[in-house]
Amino acid sequence: MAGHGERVVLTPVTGEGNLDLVDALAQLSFAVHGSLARIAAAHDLSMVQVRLLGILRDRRPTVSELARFLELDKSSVTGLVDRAAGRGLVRRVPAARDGRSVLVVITPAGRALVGRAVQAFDAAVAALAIDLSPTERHRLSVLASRVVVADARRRGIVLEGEPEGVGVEA
Amino acid sequence: MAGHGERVVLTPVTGEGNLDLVDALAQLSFAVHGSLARIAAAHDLSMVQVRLLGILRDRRPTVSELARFLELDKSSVTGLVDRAAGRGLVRRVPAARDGRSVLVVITPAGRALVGRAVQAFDAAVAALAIDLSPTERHRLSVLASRVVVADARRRGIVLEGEPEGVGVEA
DNA sequence: ACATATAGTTGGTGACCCCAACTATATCTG
DNA sequence: CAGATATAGTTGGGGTCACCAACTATATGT
Repeated sequence: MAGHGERVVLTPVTGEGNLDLVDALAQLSFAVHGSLARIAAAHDLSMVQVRLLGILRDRRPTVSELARFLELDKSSVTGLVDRAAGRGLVRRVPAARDGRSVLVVITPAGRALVGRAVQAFDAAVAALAIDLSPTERHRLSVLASRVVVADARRRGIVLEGEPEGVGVEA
Repeated sequence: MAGHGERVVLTPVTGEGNLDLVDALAQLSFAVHGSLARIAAAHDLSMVQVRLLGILRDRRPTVSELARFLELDKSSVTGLVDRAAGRGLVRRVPAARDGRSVLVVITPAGRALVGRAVQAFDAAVAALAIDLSPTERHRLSVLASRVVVADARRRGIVLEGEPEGVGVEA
């Protein structure tokens, strides 16, 4: 596999021809990621902070759970939460069930901030695809979804709400 | 635009339905980016280091040019090059034309290392799309290319081979 | 020549990441 | 129940990476 020459374009896009799959995906990833990072920064947040707050919007996990979600060391999460808490974006709440655990909870301020950031994210990503026709956009989202879902499954990330087996079916 | 609810999936993928465009692209970006970062790490490199070496594979830019390519502050590039040079991956060469400039040059060791990393990148990204049919893969790369190229143009990144004044034109 | 622009480095600060070590609480044994 | 173990979270130490402001040195414009 991946036999093509070996020349992932790590440098900025120069021409306009079609990139091969690997290059195209790598580039697309950079474009999206960069776009999101810029927006996060504009909201005085890092990507991780946004991810953290994004998770907290509808969850109230422990530090360990956050570490798993974010694929970070627990100590990294401690620092992350420290800084966010210092800015009043999250709060630590002792867990009732387990005396060792701490629940991380988003504050109204945090919720408001991440809400704004996510809104801008939406706009930015949508803007990226502004040149595609509705049909193409749909096609792109379907293909991207396929890749993402397959990858998620492959990596065994399942989370809650086990859905029945529709989806990829292949 | 981007009026949809506002729910970029920042948390891991759970279900398997089709994500909307924004979510799909954001997720895809995370998947690719994460994959690349893991591989870089496996080669004892950071993403930036790989990008740096990737650029140096067929260029010999000054620090300032690197700063523009990488969208970093010049001082950041100094540090980056310092560390890479410390590991023998790059070398600083005084520029002949301009007494102030320094050319950054990749070493054989650096070339070998980035070569291996890029090869692994290729394999990893290709693996991501393993579930797509050849037709779908092609379609995806075409669409992704379109987005990437349009974005690059929009942001006015041109590099060498100065194209006439098309661009944003606004 | 004199001012100004540009190239690069340095120093300081901070976010973020990891690992190893440590405290405290749970849990699993005998 | 005691004692060993496991788990939750924090702390401390160290490294990368990023920025900004200040500084040196070389170029360039008038």
